[in-house]
Amino acid sequence: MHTASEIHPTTHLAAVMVGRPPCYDHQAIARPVSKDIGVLRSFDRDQEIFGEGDHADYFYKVTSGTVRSYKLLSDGRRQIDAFHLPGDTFGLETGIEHRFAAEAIQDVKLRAYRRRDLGEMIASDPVAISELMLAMADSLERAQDHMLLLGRKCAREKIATFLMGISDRISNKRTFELSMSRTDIADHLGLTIETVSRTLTQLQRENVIEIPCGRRGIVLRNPSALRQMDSGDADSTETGTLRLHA
Amino acid sequence: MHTASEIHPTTHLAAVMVGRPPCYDHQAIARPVSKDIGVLRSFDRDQEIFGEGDHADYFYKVTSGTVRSYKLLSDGRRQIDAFHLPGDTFGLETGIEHRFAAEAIQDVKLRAYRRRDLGEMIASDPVAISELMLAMADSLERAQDHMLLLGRKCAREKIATFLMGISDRISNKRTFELSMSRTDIADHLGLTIETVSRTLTQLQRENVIEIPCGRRGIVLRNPSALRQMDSGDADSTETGTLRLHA
DNA sequence: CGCTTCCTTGAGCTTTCTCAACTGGGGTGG
DNA sequence: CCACCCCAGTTGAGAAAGCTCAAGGAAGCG
Repeated sequence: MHTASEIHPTTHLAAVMVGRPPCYDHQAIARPVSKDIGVLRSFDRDQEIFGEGDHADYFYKVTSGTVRSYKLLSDGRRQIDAFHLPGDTFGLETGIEHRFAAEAIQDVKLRAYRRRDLGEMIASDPVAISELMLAMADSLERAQDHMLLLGRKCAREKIATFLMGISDRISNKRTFELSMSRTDIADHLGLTIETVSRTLTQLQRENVIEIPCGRRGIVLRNPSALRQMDSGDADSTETGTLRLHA
Repeated sequence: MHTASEIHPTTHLAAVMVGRPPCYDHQAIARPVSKDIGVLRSFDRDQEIFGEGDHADYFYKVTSGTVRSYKLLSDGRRQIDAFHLPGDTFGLETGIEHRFAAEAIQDVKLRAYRRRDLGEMIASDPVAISELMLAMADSLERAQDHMLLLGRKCAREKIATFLMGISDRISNKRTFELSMSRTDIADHLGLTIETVSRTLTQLQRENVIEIPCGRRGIVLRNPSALRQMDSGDADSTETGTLRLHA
């Protein structure tokens, strides 16, 4: 139906790369990539979606639930690169193999896209490719922010940043549920489970957060205190703006 | 119904995303992106190329020298995301502003590409866009590996990984020069300068490396010991660390 | 030369980790 | 319906890795 000559497949991509976001809502939850070439798949809690080194035939978009993607060291130490929430795309590779593993944290529904259909998708749907570029750029942006966290923030700041980030992503309410365990949080933030637990308890004692009985819930009692203690980007805090804006 | 069978701008891109590397040498040092739309620019040691928050009008490809890109916290703590060596592309953004800063570590020559020429480049040179995709994917891959390092490796392992990585990238000889200071290394690995220094000294005492008088030089006396102590990826232990594409 | 900058080394300290015990909610089966 | 268990999380005490502060040394440079 789309005539490739009318809407050039690269037009959108060019727009994205040049910084003019195309006029669609790329944040729409669970919006299928392209024309629903994707196949719906379900995974149970703790089920592996793909392993490190697996042939990267598919990439995925989360419909519901939460996915963790991670790398391991030979002795079992784990680093969770990212949590993927509904609407997030993950598993995109340029190589043959997946360079990290992915597992369902909760029961998860995904849309799986066959990578070798990508050529077709690109030709038939100019939006698809820019969406993929944005997904990739988004991963990169998150990774860069996370490197700052891992390399240079203390436990308190890591937890604060994490809580604010999750809060921003899953709701804008002050109350929400963490879909991941303390162990997952620890492996994401480069801490131990004990340090995560102690830090959360400490924040609760200071009335910054509240952890209701269920232990997976979080109530932000003092979000601005949290935001302050994540000691943000030199650039994004008005107080610390020393950079020259050309 | 195929449209034109002339080289379609997205053909290469599709190939890349599907994992079939196009048949050009994208690692060629200082190979200009596209048809030399890029402008040669020089920067002195420690000169800023762009700052965090600057308008992202250009992206760059290193011709000679080394570039550091980094983020800051408001109190001055710094995390160096990556060192960019000749042949590396950096500064690609989908947003309006650069989300990190970049500085020349040594005297540096770059080719600067105006972002708004990208549409033209894509149309005129089908290789350009896949090259950019690969550059982006490469950044992401490095970032993911680096998160594992920052979050889960001890000082020794960090230094070992770093030395092997640099060695692989700049030469395959056992002797090479580090273009960056101890402070830069520390801010890249999430350590202090003292810990970097002590760890290097320790490795020298163990005859794993040698640090000639100039202090910027490195001789790998026992590379396999180094490789072993970087306690690699659970997955790539056998194969060693080889880039996946190409 | 004398100076500055970068690097090294040492001593003591802090944060986070490790190891271990304990708690409490949710499920299970008697 | 209750006793029990199991798991995830919490808490504590001691250990260790890495940090801070401070001083000393070597290279590069005018």
